[in-house]
Amino acid sequence: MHTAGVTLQQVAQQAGVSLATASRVLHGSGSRTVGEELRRRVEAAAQELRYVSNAPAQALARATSDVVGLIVHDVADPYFGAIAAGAMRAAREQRLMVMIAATFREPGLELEYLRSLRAQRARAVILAGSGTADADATARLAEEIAGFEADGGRVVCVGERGPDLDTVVMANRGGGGLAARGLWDLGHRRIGVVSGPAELLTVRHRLDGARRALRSLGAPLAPDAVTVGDFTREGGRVAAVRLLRARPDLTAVLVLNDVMAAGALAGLRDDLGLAVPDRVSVVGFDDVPFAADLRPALSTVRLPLEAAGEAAVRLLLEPSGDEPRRVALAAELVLRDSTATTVG
Amino acid sequence: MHTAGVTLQQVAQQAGVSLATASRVLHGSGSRTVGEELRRRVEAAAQELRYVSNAPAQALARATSDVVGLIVHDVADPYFGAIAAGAMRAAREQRLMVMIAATFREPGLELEYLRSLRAQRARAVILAGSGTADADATARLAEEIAGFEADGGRVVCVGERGPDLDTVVMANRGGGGLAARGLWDLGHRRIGVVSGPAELLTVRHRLDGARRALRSLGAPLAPDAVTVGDFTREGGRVAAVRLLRARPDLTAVLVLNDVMAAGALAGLRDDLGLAVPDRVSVVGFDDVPFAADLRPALSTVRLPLEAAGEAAVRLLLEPSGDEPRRVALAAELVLRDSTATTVG
DNA sequence: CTGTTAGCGCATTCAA
DNA sequence: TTGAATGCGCTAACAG
Repeated sequence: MHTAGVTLQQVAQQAGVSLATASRVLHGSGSRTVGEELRRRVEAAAQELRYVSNAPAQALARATSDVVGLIVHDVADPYFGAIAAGAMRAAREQRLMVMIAATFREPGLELEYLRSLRAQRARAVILAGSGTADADATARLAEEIAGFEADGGRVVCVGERGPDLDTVVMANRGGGGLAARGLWDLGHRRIGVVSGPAELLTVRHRLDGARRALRSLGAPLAPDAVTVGDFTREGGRVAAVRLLRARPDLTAVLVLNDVMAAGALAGLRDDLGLAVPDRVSVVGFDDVPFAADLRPALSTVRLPLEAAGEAAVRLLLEPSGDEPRRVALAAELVLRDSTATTVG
Repeated sequence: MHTAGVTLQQVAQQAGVSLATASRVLHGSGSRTVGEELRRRVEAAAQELRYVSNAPAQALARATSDVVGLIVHDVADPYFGAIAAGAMRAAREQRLMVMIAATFREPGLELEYLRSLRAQRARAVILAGSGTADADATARLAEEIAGFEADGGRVVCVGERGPDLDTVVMANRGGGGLAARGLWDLGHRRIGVVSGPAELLTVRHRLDGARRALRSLGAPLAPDAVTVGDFTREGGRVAAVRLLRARPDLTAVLVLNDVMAAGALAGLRDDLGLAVPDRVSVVGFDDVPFAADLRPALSTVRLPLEAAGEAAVRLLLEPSGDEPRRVALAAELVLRDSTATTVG
């Protein structure tokens, strides 16, 4: 394979210059330290021979590459799709290639892919999935990260993973609070939560934010007002139905991500026959693109997903300082049609 | 950067064996031609030193890599998200890394990324975006593809790009026909089409399929019953509104992708006040995940997106034969709530 | 400004 | 089965 490749050497020969000169012309970093004439000859030769540079060889010689890895749970999930889109847009401006790995939520895979990216000598890795509360997994990951950084690689997290990592944090707690207070302001006093898997830090923070807000409002979240489901549409449907069967008195429910909220909307309507927002108000989380197209249009906590992806790339380009860097991105409550006032 | 990396050489030394032996143990392709004792020693040394292999060096030495490129228009688009998810799942089984490049629909970028992937010595590239009817762009792309293949790389397309490329074709024409006939069977006789950009081959084929079906049914598509919009939600909204203002007599409209259909549904309802499906039936195309969550739930032509991604990866693993290979995937009409019978 | 030279880390002959 | 030697294509001193 890859036998017929034209080499820099051949280009140099054809142009009648040395290998070094050809390298300077074709890959030289801006500092144009090559004469006009030779430069032209090299470019002509490269053109004529259809030269394509060999990135692995460059990576080997330079001990660094133009690849950045992006590890997500699932590319088909709009949440990660948006983050990836932002990251790729920013990467393009820096002429970086993005290598995406999807763990499909298998915990071990994250580690495996990080290792793989490390083998690729990726310049940096963005960890976009939520961290988990599993201490063992976290420790092993931390070790791998340390190794990667020791080799000169950069690691940036989107979402909380640990205090000494550069990270882009979105206001999960803040967003949870925003949603709870929003519902409260609408008059709701019996509010429930459809949560995702408790190991996910993102979920914990969102729930925690809501919990605190409610407590400070004087209406602490009762244990049976919280139910847990898979972080999927189906998980949202099942959990929402379960919650409202157990607590039919609830007038509002906060669902901790939009994909689950889509399922919740379906479940409340089809399985339970409860009108949204007349009988129950629903608030989602993330504001993924399709949220506004659900009926009723989903009220939700908007997170700047694309911006987070961009910020992550920007962060990994800055030289890593002595202090871990953090970029905080705010959340915003978007009220659409799935929420209404209530008299209680 | 990447200075501290442990090398194979060091592992060999620590294990008291030669570089070659260490290489055979750690990277040898199955054929276990190394003695039990030495093997153990090498593995122990690698473990202890936390050795991570250097993929670029391997790529250079063996002149091939474990990277496959995937070029899409937009990762945030659920259509490509699904294809990417399928491809990544299949890639994982083969221990391949997927490098995704997003062109954001800029035509020139596709070429640039293909070139970049070629520079990476990617083992193969999957071209997932629709081809275009622009002869010049197509020719330049063909040239780049030929170069890539000449170097031993494999190229697989998802969607039609040319007769001599290995490709996974989804039934775009067939799906267009299915939709048209489905509407016809529901009693619709005045059917319109909201199309996407005419340069996209995918769009052409879908439209063509619908056109043919309608003609053979004895109700050829009138020129003013077809309108073109951007391949986005907003494009769908605007185009649908325009179409139904121009042809208020239409009782059904086929929208050539689901994202546009979401916009069309919104436009019909909010801008025009037309009830779907009572006044107008709407059929989308693709069956992306959120289609069933739109209200009314979108009737659409289902394409096996994930399967296409998987098929593409499988295709590029088979040795390329003398004849270009083609995998054909069928479409299926899914009737939900956005379509109804009509007497009109 | 340009050329010479010495590796980068690894796979792979070829001998032993 | 194992080891020594060679080169993959390129960059980065260094020397001129």
